[in-house]
Amino acid sequence: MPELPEVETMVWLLRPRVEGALLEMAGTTDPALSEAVQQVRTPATVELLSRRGKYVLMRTDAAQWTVIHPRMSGRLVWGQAGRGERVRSLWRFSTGEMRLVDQRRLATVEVADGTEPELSLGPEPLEGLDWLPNALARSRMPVKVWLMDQHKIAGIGNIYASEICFRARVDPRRPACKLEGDEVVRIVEEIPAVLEKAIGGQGTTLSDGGYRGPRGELGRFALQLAVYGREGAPCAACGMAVRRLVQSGRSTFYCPNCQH
DNA sequence: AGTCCCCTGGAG
DNA sequence: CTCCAGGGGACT
Repeated sequence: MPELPEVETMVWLLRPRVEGALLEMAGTTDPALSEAVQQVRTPATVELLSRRGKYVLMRTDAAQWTVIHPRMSGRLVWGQAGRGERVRSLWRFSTGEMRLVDQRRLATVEVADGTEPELSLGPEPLEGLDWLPNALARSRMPVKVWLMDQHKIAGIGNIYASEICFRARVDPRRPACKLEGDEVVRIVEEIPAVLEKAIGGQGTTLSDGGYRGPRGELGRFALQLAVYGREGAPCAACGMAVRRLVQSGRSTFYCPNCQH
C-alpha cells in the first residue's frame, strides 16, 4: 500500500522511539524472512532510521543495515499489532517493540553489513527536480508509467502518479518526451505539491483497509484524491466521468476532458 | 512496454 | 468462480 508519503509518515512516527534505542532482539516467524533477520546482530544501538524511495532503512552501531520494503500491504507499527493482523517480523528495543505487519506477505527484509546498501533508485522527488525536464525528454514511456518507474524517480506509486497527472492536466498516456514545456513545468510543480500534501495528511487511506494513522484514523488525504479509484464519478474540475485504463498492468485514472 | 510471478483477501 | 488491489523483479 505505501508510496513515499506513507513510508515517510511511518518513519516519522517510529524515529523518535527507535533512534538511540538499544535493539535487543530481531525475530521472524516467516521462513521467507528468516535468512535476513537471523543476521541481525544484537544488542546494538540504532543510529539512524530513514527512508529512501519506498524503503525503510535502519542502521545500528554494529555497522549493519536493515532494509525493509513494505511492498503492497506491509506496514511497520509501534507496539501491538491490531487484531487479526499478520505479524511477519518483530524488533524488540529497549523502548518497546516494532512489528512488520503484512497481509499479503510480499514485503521484503534485507540485512547488509558495512556501508549503506545500493538500492538502484532514481533521485528523491522532494530534493529538487531541476534534472527532471531533461530526463523526461529522453524517454518515450507514457508519462504516468515513467513517474512510477523507481529507477527514474523514487517513491511515486500508482495512486500519486494518477493524481500528479490529473493536477498537472496531462494525459497519462502521453510519451514523456512529447510533453509541452508548460506541461513539464506543471509536472515539476505537482510532484512535490501532491507528495507533501499527502505527507501532511499522514498518507493516504482507501476504504479497503490500507494505511491507518497512529490511532487508526483515516488519513485525511484520502478525501482529497481527485481521480484515483473514482472511475465513473464526476471530475471535481469539470464534471465529466473519470475514466480508468490499464498501463503496464496497473490501473490509471484520469479525466478525458481536463487531461490532454 | 507487456506478461507472468510472488501472496492473500475482498468484491461482484 | 473471476477480477481486483497502493509493488516490483524477471522474463520477453
